[in-house]
Amino acid sequence: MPLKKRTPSAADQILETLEERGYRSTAPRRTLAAIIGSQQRHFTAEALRRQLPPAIGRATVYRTLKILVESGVLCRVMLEDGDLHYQLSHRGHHHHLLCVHCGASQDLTGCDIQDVLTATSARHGFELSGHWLEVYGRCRQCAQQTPAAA
Amino acid sequence: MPLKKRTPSAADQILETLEERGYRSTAPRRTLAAIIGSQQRHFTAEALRRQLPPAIGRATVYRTLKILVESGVLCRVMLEDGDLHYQLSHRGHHHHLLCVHCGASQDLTGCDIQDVLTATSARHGFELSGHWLEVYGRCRQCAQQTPAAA
DNA sequence: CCTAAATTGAGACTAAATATCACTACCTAG
DNA sequence: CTAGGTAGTGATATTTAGTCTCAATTTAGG
Repeated sequence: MPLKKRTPSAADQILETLEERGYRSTAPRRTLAAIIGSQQRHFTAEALRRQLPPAIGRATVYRTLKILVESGVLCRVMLEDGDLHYQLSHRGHHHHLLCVHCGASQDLTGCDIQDVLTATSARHGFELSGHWLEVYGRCRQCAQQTPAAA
Repeated sequence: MPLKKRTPSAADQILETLEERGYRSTAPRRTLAAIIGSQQRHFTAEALRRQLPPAIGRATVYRTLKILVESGVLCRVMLEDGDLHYQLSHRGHHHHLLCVHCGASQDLTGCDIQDVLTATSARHGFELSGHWLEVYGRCRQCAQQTPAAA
């Protein structure tokens, strides 16, 4: 893989992925990519839509989000209250550490849950096919700002 | 803890919990408790409502479900497709093995995920406060009936 | 440039859940 | 055993989140 000139923006990377997958480059998708690339936090479909020019239809937003999740660009995050959010995905299968205070999220790496689960499931006679894990807590910063809040 | 006379039905236990918490015993709640106690699988709010006499209003169903979750009688289960279901809760904090084939669910016990997560989170500077885990797969029966289906 | 095929967006529609509020039934103090 | 304050109820309207349809538009490629 040859080096890219400059660090490509998140938006560029999104568009690139779409093209690789045979999707056309359209004006709405470019706008979407720019806005999604600028998100600092996980977001809902509707929150995203509110940041978009109203000319972009609801259907397009949802369609594009679906494509992006399928393409691995975005991943879905389930908040504690059951709200479904999206955020840029950096890896394949991974989990999130979600700060319930500021909304920041970190990828959870170096976690071999899969092994634990496979073993435990087997004990129950279960044939594991997948799992969904979200971890909630407070990030370093928030923990320091409000020590022992609970 | 003194032995109860007879094994109290699930419905009775539900009503008992509500009374302990200061909720009144009303006709709609008795009906709800009976139907919920008779569920063999996890269920959605709407599926539950369909089994109820139409005289019981939507609001009552949702209100009661919320109370029951808060009281620890029910727990919420997130299906792979994002559907929120409910089921009787037998323990405190626990997870579910959900059979994607027949819909059965087992409580996942003997799983010390908590420890793994605490350690891993700490490495990220996170102060863990909770997590949500659902495990999908096929139960013993379904795995035998359709071997190596994937 | 031309054209087939992909994409779009308005808007109708669905489903799940919440909010409102007048009414009802529970339960206890008298 | 009755009265009456309050918790609870349910009809209905509303919100939220998302899907579907389809005519019109845009794109990519020759």
